[in-house]
Amino acid sequence: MGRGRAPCCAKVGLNRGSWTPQEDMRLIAYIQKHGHANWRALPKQAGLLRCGKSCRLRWINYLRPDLKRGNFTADEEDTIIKLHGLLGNKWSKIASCLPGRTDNEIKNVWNTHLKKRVSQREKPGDTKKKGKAADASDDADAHSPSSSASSSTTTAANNNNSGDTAGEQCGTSKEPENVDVSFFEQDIDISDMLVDAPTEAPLVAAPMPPSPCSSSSLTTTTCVGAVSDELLDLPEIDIEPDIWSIIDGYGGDEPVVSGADGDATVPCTASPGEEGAEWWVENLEKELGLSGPMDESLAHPDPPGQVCYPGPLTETEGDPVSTYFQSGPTASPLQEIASPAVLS
DNA sequence: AATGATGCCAACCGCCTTCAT
DNA sequence: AATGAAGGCGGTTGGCATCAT
Repeated sequence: MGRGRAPCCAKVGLNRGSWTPQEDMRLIAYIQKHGHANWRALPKQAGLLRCGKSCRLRWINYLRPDLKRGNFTADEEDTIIKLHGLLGNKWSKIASCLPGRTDNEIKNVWNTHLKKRVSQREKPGDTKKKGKAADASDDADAHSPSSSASSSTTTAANNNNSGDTAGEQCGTSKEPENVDVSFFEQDIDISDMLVDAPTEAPLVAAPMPPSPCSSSSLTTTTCVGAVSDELLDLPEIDIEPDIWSIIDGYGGDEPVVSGADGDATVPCTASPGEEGAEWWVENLEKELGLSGPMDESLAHPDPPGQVCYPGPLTETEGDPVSTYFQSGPTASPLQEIASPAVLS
């Protein structure tokens, strides 16, 4: 109470648009070391000219180590379709049932692929305009009152408070008429999907409906870090290219590892100071070469045309960050970004 | 080969909810 | 209980990539 309000995203002087590799590196380095207990303070402490929201989004949607990358599997797509039928555009809830996938990603997949697929299933005889025109019209549908599936769900989702239930949401919207109802009426025990929360551990004792699934795999794991008010004194870093594939490995081929609590294991889950966390941090620092010396002469600007960043990620090689560093294994953009001069 | 149309996706915006004081 | 800060969510948009003509 009573403090002057400082807008979350004071836009003055902040960077916008695509993230540069340097910014990514800085964000990763900071979060791996200190966690993200306070998004608003994070950019300042990490020396990023971004608003906290932007950092959060970037981390959640792109940089998190437990992100599963690559195309959606058929199973995942089916799951999305089913869950969308029940939940509507509750992307975060849907995402919580798909470890390693983000709400944004799911939303995009739905809007670009699945929506069409579902509507085609719904009306197989309906000759839609072919190709891109059809897609455009789909998009237009989403905004038109007489729209089909997506617009209905959109409306429903928009008008529903977050506390709604899946059933209610489906029931209150016109959505079912746009999706293959029978599809959803098969013996899918959606509750299993929605409540895959650990049986032994009550998910949350929060007043709000808990995230359908163990949500921390997608919602940010609050990493309690001893975050000072001062700018982070990032160490000079000499990163091995492989570290990014190692980090990626947390999501990797395997579905995100479920810990005892059923959550995706996020390295920074443990608070710094705990043994496990320390081990992790130390290990990571080693991998990152955080404790190693730096070769300043190897710092380099982005190789023109080489860094398509961000871009589609495939395993190790496709990882843009890896790619970025593979151009010069010992090159260290972090060196630049972590230098005190820049940090101040 | 050039140009325009469309697809895709990362990022932004604004609102809502929750938490802290 | 009231107020404000911060986080979270869903919708939308901008820009690049790809495809079709």
